[in-house]
Amino acid sequence: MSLPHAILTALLEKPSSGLELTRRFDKSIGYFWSATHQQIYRELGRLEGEGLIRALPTEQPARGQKKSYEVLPAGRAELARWTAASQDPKPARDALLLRLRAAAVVGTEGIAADLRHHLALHQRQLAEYQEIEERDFGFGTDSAQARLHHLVLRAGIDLETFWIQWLTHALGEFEQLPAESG
Amino acid sequence: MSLPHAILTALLEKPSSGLELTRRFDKSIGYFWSATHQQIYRELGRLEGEGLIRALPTEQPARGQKKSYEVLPAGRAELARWTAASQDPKPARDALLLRLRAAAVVGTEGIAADLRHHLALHQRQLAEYQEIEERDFGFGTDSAQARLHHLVLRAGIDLETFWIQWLTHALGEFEQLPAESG
DNA sequence: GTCCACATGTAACTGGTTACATGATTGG
DNA sequence: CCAATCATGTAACCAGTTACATGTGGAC
Repeated sequence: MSLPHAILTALLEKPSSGLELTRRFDKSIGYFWSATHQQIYRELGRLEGEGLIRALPTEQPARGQKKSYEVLPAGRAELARWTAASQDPKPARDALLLRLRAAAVVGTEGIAADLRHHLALHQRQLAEYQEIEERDFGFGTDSAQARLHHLVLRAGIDLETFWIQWLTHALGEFEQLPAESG
Repeated sequence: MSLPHAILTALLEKPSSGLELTRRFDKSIGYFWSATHQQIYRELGRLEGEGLIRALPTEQPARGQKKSYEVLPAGRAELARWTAASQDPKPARDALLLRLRAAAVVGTEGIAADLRHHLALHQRQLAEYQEIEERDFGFGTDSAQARLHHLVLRAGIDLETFWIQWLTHALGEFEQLPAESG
């Protein structure tokens, strides 16, 4: 049950319409909790129904008309409750590692090319994170908020760095492997 | 669509019953693709219906009676097709990082305790991986299969190491933070 | 004979994905 | 007026989760 809380967080940071939220979920919050516009509109409807957010009354509500939302006190309380509550980590699911395991049985054809593809994606993502770090945290950051945001960004940077290292290592191993290994 | 392929891989490694698969998904394959017994039974039924696996005829099929499956040629072909096909990585979803972001808005109460909890879990998982590495790959490994398995295990080890480092760093930051930062 | 562990399932629900529908606004 | 873009939505589907049901076989 994380999407509603991701939306509450985003709306507290800045009241927005559905499409604006969608764009922000394509970066920033979306870096570690992605969502499509369909999910977001559905969830906005639910949150409004539960009285956790409300549509800003300034705009007329109609299809094709922009509709912005803000968080109500009950919404902030719910987010605080969720944030403070302990949660067990979700079991991991990584299709690439699964494919390597499958490749050990049915052969490694096609895998190396995809490792290179993933490597390129992770390198691009890392570059994007580093740009953000330089722009937003290049000077000494002191506010508690900035520190927390920097901490999250650091996780992203280190995670991408891990993948780049591992993929590079894996590609090295593949060069030593016989062409077909099923 | 990874679960059926995870099951095909597991069954090719060793023909098994539903419960045996469930146990193997609690470790090994389950380290990077978890599944419950309900999912597994449902998927075994589908795979059998599609002619990709079949029940071993040695046991009578009844509720409460063990029923083992093996992969048919069509199943192996499907797994090979899936393994060779390029796939885009799934968008990331990490509730803990999302909570940190929320904590920047509504306060950090309860978070430090959970970071310590996660740290303990990751340390335990790392120890488990390292034990496996010593047991299965301590000596020089040369078969292509062993190398691929080792590669996957390495990803697990490095990933846990990353989390332990980041969580340790995060806890250090928290000690410097004011008690309430919302 | 009763309890427990083993083993296989069913049903209902929730969250995420894919495909499509509808209306408003703006530039040519 | 037409196409493109902005913006909000609906519907159907699929995968994963949670709760529960049913039957077997062995230990006591």
